[in-house]
Amino acid sequence: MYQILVVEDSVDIYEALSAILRDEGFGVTVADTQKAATQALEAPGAAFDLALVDLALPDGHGFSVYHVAEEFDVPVIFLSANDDEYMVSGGLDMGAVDYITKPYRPRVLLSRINKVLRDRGKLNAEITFGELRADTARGTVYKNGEELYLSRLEYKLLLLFMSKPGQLFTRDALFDEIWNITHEYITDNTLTVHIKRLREKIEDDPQDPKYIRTVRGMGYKMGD
Amino acid sequence: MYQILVVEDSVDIYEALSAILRDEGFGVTVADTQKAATQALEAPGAAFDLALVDLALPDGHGFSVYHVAEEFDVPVIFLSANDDEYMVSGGLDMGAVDYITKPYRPRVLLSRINKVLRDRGKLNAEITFGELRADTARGTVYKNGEELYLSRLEYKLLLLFMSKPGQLFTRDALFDEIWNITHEYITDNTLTVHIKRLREKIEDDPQDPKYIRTVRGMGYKMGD
DNA sequence: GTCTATAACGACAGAGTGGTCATCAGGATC
DNA sequence: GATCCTGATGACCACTCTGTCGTTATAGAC
Repeated sequence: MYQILVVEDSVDIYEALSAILRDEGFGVTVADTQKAATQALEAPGAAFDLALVDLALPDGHGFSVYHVAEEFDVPVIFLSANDDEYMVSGGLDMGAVDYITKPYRPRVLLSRINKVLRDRGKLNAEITFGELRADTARGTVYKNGEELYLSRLEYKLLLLFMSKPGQLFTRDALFDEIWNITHEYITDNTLTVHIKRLREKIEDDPQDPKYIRTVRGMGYKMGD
Repeated sequence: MYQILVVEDSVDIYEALSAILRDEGFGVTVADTQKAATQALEAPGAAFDLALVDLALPDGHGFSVYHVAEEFDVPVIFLSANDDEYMVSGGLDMGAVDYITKPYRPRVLLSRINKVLRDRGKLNAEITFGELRADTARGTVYKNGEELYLSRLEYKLLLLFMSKPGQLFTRDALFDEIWNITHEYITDNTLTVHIKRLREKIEDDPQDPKYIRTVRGMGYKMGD
């Protein structure tokens, strides 16, 4: 469940917002001052996926909350009654992921929130499939949280499969992608052997693979 | 230079847009119909970084241009006089990166464009530093376009340095990140040797490193 | 310039990696 | 069910990678 921090001082507004967000299945925390927002972000165990920040706060400018959120790698969407273009562009240039001016419609708000959450997944460069998780920013793959020790070639192979789950990769396609040469200078069986080795590291039962499936006469693919 | 495709039928508007964008240093191509837009996107050698698409086109709905742009991996910002919330949220849910309603102010438009271009770099998961380019989606590093053959450990080390250029990494920090254990079970010199080996692969002159700099008594960092 | 702590280097060994072969297993087709 | 073909397997070898040692070079302080 995604956790959203709402920083807004108007009771009417934050109650309306909370209702909308909770209805969508988000977890909501409300902070009505800049100070409360900072505390919420800094609280041990806090893990917000997004902060909605009103620019007009009783104890200061909402921009300053942004800097705290940034430290904790929490993306920020600014809310404001003020649609002055300098404010909007200032907020965006600062690094805010979006900027919504009041009055905002629930549907638009939710769309923008979902977009941020989608993108964030990509930004973090984490690809998951079943029990597997590839952290491409670190070049590490985990299975059930435990690091897998993959060789360079195995890592590339797996990343390719995970990046397009379900997509069929022909043998030739794999040769092109991994060895970036055409098939000729290398034995066909080499790929088969590497698939086998990769399976031994990632599959529960290499004889009955869940992840890398054989498509007889065609190639391989991730999942069904 | 970034290439932007403007899909807009009103002469007044696309001329104004072109002027604004060219002033900012963008390359601009204008298509005044959906058909022209498709042709532009499909043209051999075409490489647009962004498409600004008006929803109201003489030969059809702008949403359909989106699907063509998607094939070529070109992000889309929709433009529309219509700020009906269903249109906005429909466009965003579809996958458009943003949605701007007329009348738009140049400053806001440019901020949103810059944001898209910034994000796109991250989405592509390419980190560059000097002549080095890491394609984290493929797990490959290039120097001047030529692939470097890095070992698993060297890849991780380099990725770490490139992800935070200029940031100092102490020896302990590197041990934590790469070996994720604390320093004790491994010789201090091991890191030094790996740095040396990495330098031999990425530096023009390993004796006078441009990329991985030694900060005596402190650690290492990327660049100055 | 001398001294000292820190980093770099060359070399070594054991483990891991990558490519190949010969052989085996199991779908598919008849 | 016999046959054929594709993919899986185990074994092998050259080569690379990784951690360590002993030694040398060098920056910075005095």
